Amino acid sequence: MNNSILNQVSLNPEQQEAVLHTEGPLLILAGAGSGKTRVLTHRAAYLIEQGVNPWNILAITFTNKAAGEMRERVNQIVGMGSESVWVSTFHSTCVRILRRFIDRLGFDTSFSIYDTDDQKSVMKEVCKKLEIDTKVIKERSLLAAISHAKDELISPAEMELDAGADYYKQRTSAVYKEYQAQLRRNNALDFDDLIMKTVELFQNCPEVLDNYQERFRYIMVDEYQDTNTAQFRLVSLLASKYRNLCVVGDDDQSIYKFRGANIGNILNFEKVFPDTKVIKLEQNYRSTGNILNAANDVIHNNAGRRDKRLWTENEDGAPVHFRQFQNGYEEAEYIIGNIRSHVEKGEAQYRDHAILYRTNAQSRMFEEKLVHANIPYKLIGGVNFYARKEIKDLLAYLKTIENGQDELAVRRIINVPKRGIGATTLSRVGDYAAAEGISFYDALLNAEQIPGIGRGSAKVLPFTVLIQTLRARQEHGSVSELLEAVIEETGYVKELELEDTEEARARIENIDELISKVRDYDDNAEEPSLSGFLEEVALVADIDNLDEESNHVVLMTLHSAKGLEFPYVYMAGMEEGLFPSYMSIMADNPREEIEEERRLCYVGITRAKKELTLTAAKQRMIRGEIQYNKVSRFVREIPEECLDIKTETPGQRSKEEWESRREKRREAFLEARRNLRAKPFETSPVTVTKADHLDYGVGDRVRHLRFGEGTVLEITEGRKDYEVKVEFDTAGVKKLFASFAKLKKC
DNA sequence: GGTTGGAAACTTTTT
DNA sequence: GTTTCCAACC
Repeated sequence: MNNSILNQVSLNPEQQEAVLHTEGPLLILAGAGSGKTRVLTHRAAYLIEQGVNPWNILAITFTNKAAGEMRERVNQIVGMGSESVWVSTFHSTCVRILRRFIDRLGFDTSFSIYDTDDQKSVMKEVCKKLEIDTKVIKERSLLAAISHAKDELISPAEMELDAGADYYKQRTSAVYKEYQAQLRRNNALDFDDLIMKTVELFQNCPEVLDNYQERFRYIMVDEYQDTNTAQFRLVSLLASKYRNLCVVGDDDQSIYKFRGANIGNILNFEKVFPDTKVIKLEQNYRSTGNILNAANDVIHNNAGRRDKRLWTENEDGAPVHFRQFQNGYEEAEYIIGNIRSHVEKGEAQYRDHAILYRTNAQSRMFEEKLVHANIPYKLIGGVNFYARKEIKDLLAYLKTIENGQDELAVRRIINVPKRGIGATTLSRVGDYAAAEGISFYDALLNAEQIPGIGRGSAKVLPFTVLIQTLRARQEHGSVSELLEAVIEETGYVKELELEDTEEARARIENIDELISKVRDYDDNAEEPSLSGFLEEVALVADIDNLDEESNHVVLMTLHSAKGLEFPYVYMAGMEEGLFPSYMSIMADNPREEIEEERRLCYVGITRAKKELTLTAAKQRMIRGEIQYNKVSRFVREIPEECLDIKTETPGQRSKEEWESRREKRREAFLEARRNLRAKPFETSPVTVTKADHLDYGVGDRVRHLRFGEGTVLEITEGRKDYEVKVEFDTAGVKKLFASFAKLKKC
């Protein structure tokens, strides 16, 4: 074992033990900052070193970002063969499996994936059909009930059985049943279905399960504390043959109960797998002593947890700061000023700072101040790029081309741009489709035969012709060519250009952004395909776009911050009613809910490496109303000896001054949002940075992260970027954008 | 069939 | 304070 991977790196005894324990179930209880990713990646490397085929290793994470990072690190340590290790999220893994085998469950393999908006639209239909007054029972709560059922692998039939005589439950199960029927008709799955259907597939088709059990002989699951029952079942099924299941988690960082995470999965792991080896990683390498003490003392107030206490060899560092302000405005001003002074003094860069808050709504004030101070920032969360109207419209065209059964997509675009097709025509078509037992789109193809449609059929024809033409085009050609054809043929952008408003221009810029995303996909995906692109789009989270390289302050919710670390962390809005949230205090089971909030607080505190600042405001505007909040209980749970407390005195300002500031703030915010709209992935300088020169030329040998080595055939200088044509030794000839491809001369 | 203005609802967190 | 929805108009 002399040349072993183990001798090349320094791992502490527990970490080493975890790496070495390759056979049988393994539970790693990894405290915050204890180097769990390091353990996982080295474990993968060690497995391969021991002769395990990389192809037989599966590593599951929760976000694409985490998967990407793990992939990169495994590549670094392992080198050859590392690309066959399957590193992916739960959802992507399931999609890949379902794309191959879902026909066995009666779906078509070109199924669509519905996002929250789509789910809502379906639910609206369902409620209309079942005559449910959505003012009495909200779509949202029905969807929540269904989602929860799916997390627990409860089918509509089971829910119905369980309902007994309870009218409300009966109603819910009827809605669930109809909702599933509609999804089925659209050949669509929602997020939760992705997991549940895969479990169903494995349970119904032993040969498919066996296939994947053979493939994934070694399984690792990251952030195990956040798995729900369905995900647990999925993993158990896969691991049941070889039993080489390694899960890593921290019960103190379980913050997704609302999304169905079952903390029992981690607390009872040893009961389900009796011969489990348990390893605790309690040494923290991330934070200062003071920060760690604060975290330890806060979390100690929770009752339902495995006992542990993180320790560190790091210095105590600065005390944790607590600042209370008159209002949210002064709070933001202080934080931004603090960040600026760090940067001006040369102590840190913008990207070393993160502002964390409980709710997305709190981001606004910080955005205003950051724009005003001309500080680059990146906002994570809020409205997803792919949820914007213009993007959803164009994607609906692509979905229609890919999956003609997706009625939601067809309905969305049939009259966009305007084709004079209205509600009457649509409902006739819908009736006809139902009567004939065919899909909505197939009914459109037979428009002239539909009774009572009149002139409508003439208006439908150009639409179906368009789709058929585009479908024919899809057969050969890239996804970007297809998207450009859609834009061209529909005149979507042309129409926006004619509008000539600020908003329309922003939309066009978003569409440009979409085009470059598609090109990037065409260039970098292993096997680019329309369904592959749609899937990537459906499964991205905003956090996946956080790029550590670019230099900006990061704004996000405490939830999004899990798994990240920053030298300077600000936790804003440390107030009773905000954090812990009003909802948790008022819940039926406040103790449990507040414990979850406390875990969230623990996650926030442990993100900080060097300095942690907590802030609160005495009065805060919430939904247009001023609230007066007490300081959060979590602040008081931090030991005094590592806390430095200051209450800022209110600044003396006249009423007029406030009024004029208000105006300025409004303007600043509107501008910020314009910028955000224009460049959804980066608020500051530019989206694509065209290098002023490339350090390779035609004929040079270059290396690409995924495609390996190759020879440069051609370099074309474009408006925004260089386009490089490379002949790869193994992957063939590819056209790549220089800024995306990050080619290295070798 | 499309546009517009005013009322209602909304905020906990997300793959 | 902001977004979404729907009714009344064109």
